[in-house]
Amino acid sequence: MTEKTSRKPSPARLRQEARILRAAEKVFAGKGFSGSSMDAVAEAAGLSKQNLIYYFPSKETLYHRVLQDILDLWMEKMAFIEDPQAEPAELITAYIRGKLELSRDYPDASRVFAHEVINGAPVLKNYLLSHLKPLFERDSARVRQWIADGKIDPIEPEHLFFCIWASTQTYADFASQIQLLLGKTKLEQEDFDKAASLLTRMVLNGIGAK
Amino acid sequence: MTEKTSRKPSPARLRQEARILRAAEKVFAGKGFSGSSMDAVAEAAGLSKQNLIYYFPSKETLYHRVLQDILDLWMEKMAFIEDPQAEPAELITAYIRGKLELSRDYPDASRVFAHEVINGAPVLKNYLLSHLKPLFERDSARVRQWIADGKIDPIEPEHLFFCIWASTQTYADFASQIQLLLGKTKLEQEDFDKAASLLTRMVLNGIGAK
DNA sequence: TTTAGTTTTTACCATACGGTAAACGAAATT
DNA sequence: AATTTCGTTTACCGTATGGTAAAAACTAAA
Repeated sequence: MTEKTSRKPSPARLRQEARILRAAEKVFAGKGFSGSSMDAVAEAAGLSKQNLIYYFPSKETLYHRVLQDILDLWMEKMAFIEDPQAEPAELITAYIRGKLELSRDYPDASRVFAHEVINGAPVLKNYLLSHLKPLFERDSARVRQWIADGKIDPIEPEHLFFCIWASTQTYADFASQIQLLLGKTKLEQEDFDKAASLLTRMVLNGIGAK
Repeated sequence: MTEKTSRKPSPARLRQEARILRAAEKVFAGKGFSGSSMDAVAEAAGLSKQNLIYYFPSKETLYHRVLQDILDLWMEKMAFIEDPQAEPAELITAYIRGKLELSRDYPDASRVFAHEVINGAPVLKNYLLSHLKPLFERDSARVRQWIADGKIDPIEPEHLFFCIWASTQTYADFASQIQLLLGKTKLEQEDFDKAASLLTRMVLNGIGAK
């Protein structure tokens, strides 16, 4: 039963697709889905638009693939590590560090995500509902348990997450503003260290942990 | 010396322009400059594209006016109130509340600003350098003075601002995600109160104020 | 009522866009 | 060597886009 479709993608093809996806991520990161053109992606990837269309038959397809790759990275770091033993302070410290590393290493991914959410998450909505929300509620419940156990002060877990997400992602999404105000051409490890230090300190003191 | 150009805009015209600017803000908030079309703005404002062009002769013109109106709102709340007497705790409390009110009352303005900054602030760059940076450095210096005076713990003032900005603006820019996760169709006053409470607590405890 | 000025509509236009069709060349399978 | 598959280029198409030109409709002062 030999099929005509989808035999086996050659390594060369996979490499080319990966190159295109990287280029597309960069383009979508700048102007979002509607603001980006296939021509722009093609140029960034170093091939013709028609050739790009050979690899990704439509802009929607391309965008969905970019988003999918981003989410694979993202979702993991959006949720706490599954370690029932871990104490609040260490868990949160690692969480903040992980999110900041994501902003440092994948700023374009963060910006594509930001574009999506800013205009109402038209594509991601269902995914966020089915995948992110359960994690979010599980982690919120865990924080509430900490409160019940007297390990931290009574605070609103949900808003704690919003604050941490915003403060860590801003180093990717708003990097241009931050660079401008710090007078730097790019953010350095030192900046991320300072951010981690301040944020961790604020959160831990704010919730009365440790 | 009667001139042919720019006599006096009639009240009706000013009203129409204001309506267009509101509509444009909403459209730009969703998809940014490149992703928005004049047709979309026209439809949102309830007139024809050609008629829209009569009021704003180009998309650039329109975008610049929208940004200008936003900045008039924005810059004020980005900086501390000019009160040399005020103690750190009360100043920061008021600052956070003010920024959150901005997110609550002008979410679209915040989102237009976010789009701009995410793709590198191509239009705003110079303005931010000449207007925001001085305020930012003045306020940072003031926080350093608090540290020198032993009023708060030694922290990095710059990153403190980044954290507050991100955490407050997220309630406008990422409202769709927050709503989704909270299971609400829109954010209510209660949510902003909780955000203000948690954020203020975290910042004040984090910097060791009061 | 005329007239000058202001809006709105109608008719276009060049370019950019996403996408199709097919020809063509390069590999690889037989 | 012949043939199939894969990759790339060339040519093209309908629509959307930002914008122009000018006629037509409306408004208000003389």
